[in-house]
Amino acid sequence: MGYDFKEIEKKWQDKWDELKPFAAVTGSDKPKFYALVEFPYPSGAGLHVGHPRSYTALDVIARKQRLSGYNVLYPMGWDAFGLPTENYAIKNKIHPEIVTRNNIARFKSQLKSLGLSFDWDREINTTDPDYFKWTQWIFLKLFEHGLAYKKEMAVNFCTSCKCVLANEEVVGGVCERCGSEVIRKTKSQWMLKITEYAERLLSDLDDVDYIERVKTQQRNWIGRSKGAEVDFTTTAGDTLRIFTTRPDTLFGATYMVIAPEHPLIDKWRDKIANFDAVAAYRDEAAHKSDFERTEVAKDKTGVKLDGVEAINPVNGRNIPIFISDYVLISYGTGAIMAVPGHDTRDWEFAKKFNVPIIEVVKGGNVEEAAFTDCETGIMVNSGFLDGLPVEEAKKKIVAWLAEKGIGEEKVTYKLRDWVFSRQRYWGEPIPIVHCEHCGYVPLPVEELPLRLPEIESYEPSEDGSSPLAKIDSWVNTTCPKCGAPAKRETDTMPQWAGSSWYFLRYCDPRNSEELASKEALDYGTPVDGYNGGMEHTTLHLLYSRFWHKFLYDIGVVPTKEPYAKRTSHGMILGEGGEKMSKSRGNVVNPDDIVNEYGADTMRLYEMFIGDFEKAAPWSSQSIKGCKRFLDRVYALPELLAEGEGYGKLEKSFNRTIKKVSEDIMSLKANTAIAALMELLNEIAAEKAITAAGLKAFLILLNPLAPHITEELWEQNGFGGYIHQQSWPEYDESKLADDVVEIAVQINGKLRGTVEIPADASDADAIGAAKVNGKIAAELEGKQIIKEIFVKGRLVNIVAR
RNA sequence: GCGGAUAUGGCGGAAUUGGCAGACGCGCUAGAUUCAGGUUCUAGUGGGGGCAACUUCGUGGAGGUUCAAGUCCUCUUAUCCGCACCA
Repeated sequence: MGYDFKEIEKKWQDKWDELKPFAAVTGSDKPKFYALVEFPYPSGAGLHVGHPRSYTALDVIARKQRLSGYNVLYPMGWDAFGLPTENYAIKNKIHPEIVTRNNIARFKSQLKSLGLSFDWDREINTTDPDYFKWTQWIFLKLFEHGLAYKKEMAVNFCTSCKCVLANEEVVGGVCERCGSEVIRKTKSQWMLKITEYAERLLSDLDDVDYIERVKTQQRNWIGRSKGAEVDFTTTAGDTLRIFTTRPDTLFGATYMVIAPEHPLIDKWRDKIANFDAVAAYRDEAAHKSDFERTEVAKDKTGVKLDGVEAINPVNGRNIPIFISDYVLISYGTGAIMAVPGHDTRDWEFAKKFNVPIIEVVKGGNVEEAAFTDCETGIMVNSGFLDGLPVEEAKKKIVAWLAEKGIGEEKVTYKLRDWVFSRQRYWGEPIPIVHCEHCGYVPLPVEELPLRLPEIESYEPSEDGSSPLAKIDSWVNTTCPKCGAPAKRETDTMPQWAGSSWYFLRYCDPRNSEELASKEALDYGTPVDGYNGGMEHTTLHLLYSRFWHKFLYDIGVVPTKEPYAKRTSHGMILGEGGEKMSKSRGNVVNPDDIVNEYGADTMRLYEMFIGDFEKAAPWSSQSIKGCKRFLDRVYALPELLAEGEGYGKLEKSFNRTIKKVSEDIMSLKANTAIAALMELLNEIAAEKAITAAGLKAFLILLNPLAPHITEELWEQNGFGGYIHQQSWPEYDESKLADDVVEIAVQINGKLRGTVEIPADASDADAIGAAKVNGKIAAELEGKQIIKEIFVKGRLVNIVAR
């Protein structure tokens, strides 16, 4: 057996190209459904088998929704700016634009070979000036609203890419992309104030349908902590402000710690007797990369400031001040009050530096270990807080601080502002001009897009500035405001920029007046189903939610949140269960699979491979089962027989329609396929299928295996195309059996089965069970204690 | 260290959410077709016992709740992922 999938798939892919049946209709009066998958970075390696898992899953939904009467938008595009292309360009002396074009061509033909129903008329590309014009426009709007600013700051600098990285791009102390060492460097950077949106990014998660682990990761990343800021006076006269989540333990604060970068250190230079030691420690900390700084986490280090002490406001006691790199300048106020009795880090430090430890919450043994349980516990050694439970003590001390004017309740976040500059060529130029008289001046909107200049070499310079800085003719310009000579910003935007709003552009991709028209956005947004990898949960997802909220605030988009629903697929692993990688040599190329088995088999297998959300190993054996199934489907018309409706399989068809409809929408195509396989087995056993049955079967299978079903539809002369048909409906009344087989248990153990009418009463069912020969024998001479009947399931008789 | 998830046959995985564990597929065994291999078809396939009807054990491990536990609770082990001195 077997069918000529090569010919059939080519035929239908050409047909779809010609007829464009999957184009979303502008101005349709049908209800809309917006299905979205993360657009790929068109790398030189071509499509990976992981890509189609996500794309097929949403393609199945998109096709099913079209058949169910929706005007479906299922678009695709290219997130094409970025380092690998640029590095390839540097190495091979080819313009990144050409590299990008070639890679896109390859990706596109690969995607087409899978029969994905993308609306190719809406294809977008982040490197297209007509697209990035609007990325730049959004940046100017952010700038106009004070959300983009320039800041001199220590940044992560990749020694190999010669490039500044966002915190999120540093993984385990090394560059996320190339794995090289990351050091700290001070540079003037464009920043975006995502922190201004922290609270909304957190609380609005309640209104969206994201899978729980995505929400959890976003919450952790935003990292909201409620506590208080408290002012400590010092013997130097200056006030030292700290942040704490445990203001209730203020009486237990026996020392202070400030970050090595804290500005007061320099101010106190003359008062610190051991300034040399302090400065040495500070230099040491500055030279450590973030990685080293966190790597030595176990052993606490620090230097005590001689000559300056702080005064604990609750009891007037003088307490020492240390500098230590376990306190981070970037979080809170860069200074803490240390309560060794009730904080593990403070406890370790106090033990090492012989600082007194005071117990202020009862319940542990602070000489043995810090007692950190803050839920329960009663305050001790804490003056006016004594005897209060922790929660009440917090309220009381905050009120006391407020009254004295030396502190207040405060919420802080781990989330930091977004470092938005890259010293690279292949990115969107930042449309800002620096004028000596006017400062940073935005380019007038009419001058957008600001294109990249043609250059000879794409290498960043050794000092870490962008290759654009070398192009004098581009850099030197005039100030849009005063006309004086001025210089262009030479940094470009990070790759995250173009992907932060792309889903909006799909609604109206060729608009040259706006990023998308109001009507298009009103109709198209929000995205109804967005699927992507877990690796984008904290970066892309958060950044695009931030931009969307900003665009909502300035009246550009109609919804607060961009994505109504977010799901995430598991990785496809190599045959042995490890990650697929070139170095392991276990990479499966989708082209090979399509060649050997066909796109429909490939699609079916990727959907059948397992739980969509979990990682699953590829199996070159298992895929054969999917091919066999399609071969059997291809032979199905041989069984065509006369008959009304679904013939003898009325019930099975109705059940399968229900199951497949539900499973597809909840991304459980694996069990939908299993249901179709079961139905096929039943048809085969019956050796007959009615015309209506064949039609329904093909439509149910169509979203999963579109080519073969189009072909069979046509071959059997069912009229029109299968993609024009309506999704079959099931009849609720035909789902249930008249007679059901239920289990009979005695003392919870299965002892037999009995057939009873589906609507049998308790008494009838139990009666039927008892007269069953085997059951009766078992019950012989026993006393019945309890009888349980679960409708349609079982009877359980408890007997002794 | 903190947070999250997962654990079911030889393998990938199902299980209406507390109700007949192992659907569906792979693999394997036997038979048929074939010169042979492949394909296809038929039957079987969690472990132990039995010729058999049947019986007993069984969802990482140990307890518990319940008429009934893969599913709920407590403890525990292993693996994966995320964050990592966040005061």
